Amino acid sequence: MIAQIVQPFSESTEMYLKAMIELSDRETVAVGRLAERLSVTSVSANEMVRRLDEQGLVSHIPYKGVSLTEKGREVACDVMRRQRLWECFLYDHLGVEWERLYEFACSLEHATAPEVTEALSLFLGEPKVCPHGNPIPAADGSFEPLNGRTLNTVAVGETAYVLAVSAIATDVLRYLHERDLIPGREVTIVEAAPLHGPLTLRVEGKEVVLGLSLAEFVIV
Amino acid sequence: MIAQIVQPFSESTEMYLKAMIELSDRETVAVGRLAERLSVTSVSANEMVRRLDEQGLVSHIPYKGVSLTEKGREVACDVMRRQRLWECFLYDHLGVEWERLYEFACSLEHATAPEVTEALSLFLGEPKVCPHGNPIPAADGSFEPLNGRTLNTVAVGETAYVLAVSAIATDVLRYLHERDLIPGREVTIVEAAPLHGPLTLRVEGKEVVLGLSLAEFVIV
DNA sequence: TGGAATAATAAGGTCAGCCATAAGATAATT
DNA sequence: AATTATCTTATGGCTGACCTTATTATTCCA
Repeated sequence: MIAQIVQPFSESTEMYLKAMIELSDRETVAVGRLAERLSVTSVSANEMVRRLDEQGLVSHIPYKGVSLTEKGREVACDVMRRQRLWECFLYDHLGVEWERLYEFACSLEHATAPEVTEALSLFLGEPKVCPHGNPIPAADGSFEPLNGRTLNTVAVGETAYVLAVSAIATDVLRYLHERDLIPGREVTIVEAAPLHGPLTLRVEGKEVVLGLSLAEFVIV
Repeated sequence: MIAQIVQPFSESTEMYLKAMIELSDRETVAVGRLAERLSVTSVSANEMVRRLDEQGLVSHIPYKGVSLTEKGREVACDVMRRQRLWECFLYDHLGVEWERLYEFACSLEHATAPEVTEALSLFLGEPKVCPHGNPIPAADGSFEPLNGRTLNTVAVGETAYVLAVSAIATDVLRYLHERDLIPGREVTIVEAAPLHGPLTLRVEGKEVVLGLSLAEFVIV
């Protein structure tokens, strides 16, 4: 590492911790899920989890899953804060496409010193949510996840408002964006196909068919 | 590397190329200077230079020095562009201290996708110089270094205007900043101590004594 | 021209973070 | 209780970018 600022935690460490808090706050995560999310083999994820455990950032109970320690959760919140602040900046000021915010902000987050994070937050007017609707942890580390439910749990006939989109992959975000499934939209469940088939929705006056696994990314 | 965007060149590669263009544009650099600048041993620098040569980014003639190839210069300009644009943003919008711009921008530069770079440039109003007075390469790669001379070459009695400061170390920048040796200032050489002793300057009505090696960082 | 300084190469080592393959342990399902 | 799926551990390997120590080559200058 030749750059001037040496972060206390490596990019990998930050990514693992952030993935954990994204996958399930304050709960246990299967190492397999983590591996999937980070596109590494489960052997690699196990290795890394061991290292994180040794550093006191996570606690791994074999065959039961991993969870963040207090320290780990703090770091994860901090990473998430940086990421979502950058998303706000990229969206509101640079006009970056909604679906590419995550990928761009993700690189920047690991290169951001605390001084810069706080100055950025002030510049942005201390926003509380990112453009995807997800809450931004506060500077003191306090963070309460959105309490909503996923679109696939809404009953036929019901109407709900999109609070946030929890997807991170650009193609998934683009797909949802194209169908107007973005924060603030009103959605009515028109039909649910049998056998866990896709949902038919009414969004912004249009009918949209959405697979259940995609509906899981939409928080209402 | 687990982050989403994979840069075509590693952070190290970018740092070496940037260091080369900073040390001497279009000229040959001794590998030793490069090692010094990057705080690595000369053995490591030699290794890295070999790798860069194999990739066609530099051309190394043993015992003569290294120089950037066309390709290498393009990458170096691009890195420098990103860096200086971030410096503008950090200074003008986030209010980051003048002397810490380099260190903070340096981390960000390696995490910045081309789309973000160009959007940032537009946001900033396509600035041509960074807060330290150094020119920002254009998007098409064109870049002409400042043509000025260093303060230590100015004769006693002469007056000059500071164009830029080429230092990168935070403590050096702070030292110069404290003495008002920043772009735009008028400087008069009052006295040059014999035997390559320090210069006495008049800056903003104050008398300032400055060692020759520090004066080399000031472009007028 | 001979020595000092500088540059380059060789050899071997470290570390993080990934990989594959294979074997063993536990959990879940039937 | 057995099978299957998932987890975990073991072993060995790789790469990039650094390190030290030691040797050899070249350049420069007096």
